[in-house]
Amino acid sequence: MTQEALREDVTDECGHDGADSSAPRDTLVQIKENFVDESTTIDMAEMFKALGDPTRVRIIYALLQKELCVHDVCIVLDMTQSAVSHQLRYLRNTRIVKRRKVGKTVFYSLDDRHVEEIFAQTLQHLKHG
Amino acid sequence: MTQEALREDVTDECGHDGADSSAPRDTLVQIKENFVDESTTIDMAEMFKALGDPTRVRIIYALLQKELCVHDVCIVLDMTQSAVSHQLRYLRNTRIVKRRKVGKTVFYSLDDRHVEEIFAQTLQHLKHG
DNA sequence: ATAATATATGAGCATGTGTTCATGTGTTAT
DNA sequence: ATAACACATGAACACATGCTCATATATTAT
Repeated sequence: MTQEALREDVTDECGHDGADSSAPRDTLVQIKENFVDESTTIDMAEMFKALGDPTRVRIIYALLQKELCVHDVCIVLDMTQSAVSHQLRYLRNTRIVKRRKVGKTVFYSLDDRHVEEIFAQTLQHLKHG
Repeated sequence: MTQEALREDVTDECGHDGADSSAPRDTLVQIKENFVDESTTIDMAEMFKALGDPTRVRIIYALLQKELCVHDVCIVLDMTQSAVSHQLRYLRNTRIVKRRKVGKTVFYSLDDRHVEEIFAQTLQHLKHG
């Protein structure tokens, strides 16, 4: 995040004269430049989207307690094997869970220590509200 | 999050004795009961869903740096006023941002200190991957 | 070999989401 | 009063999402 003075031009696509913007133009430009790169922004949104479903939240809560095979997740959540498998694939593609195969059963567990922290922070947010 | 001692029968992991699940039944029941209540699960998912969109992530990044009026958010994100207003309402309903009215302009800012922490954690998750 | 078990996956469908467009509401200026 | 400005919002549309159903793959048992 560079903090230098930037004098780039801001396109006034809004058709306004620019005087009605409450913050000075340079400030807005700087806010724009302080963004993380766009790919990271998209990655963050995809990460949150992966956590943004009740079924997946419940799966993560279960796996926070113990590594589980697919069948056991089905029992804990009381859902069909297909539905659970689809969601586990989603979480796997997002690198939130990992799998370990033993014979014909596949065990799933959390792939990231940060998820627990994120959950804790979010619970605090909900309490405060 | 309570990490109760889940001591149960010795795990006959992948013990495919022709029975249903690999983990003992009582363990699964306990995992089920250790869940936060369902309404909280849903609230968490809704919170993450609110963060799970690139536009809303960018809005939050902007507001992390400075309180902004709607028009300025439009400039920073290069989006229409309607699209921005819709997303701001979404974030307001989720208690992620709050507004402050001054004359005819409305200033938005983050309503929660935890959001910054959640973002930091998520960024770390993405780096590690 | 066949059968049984455990998981994965593509197709289809109902529902949800994010944007645009048009319009509404509230405030300030003339 | 009228006009301009800043923001909010409902409708509509294209697209995404989460489930079910049927089926495929992989491993183990007989």
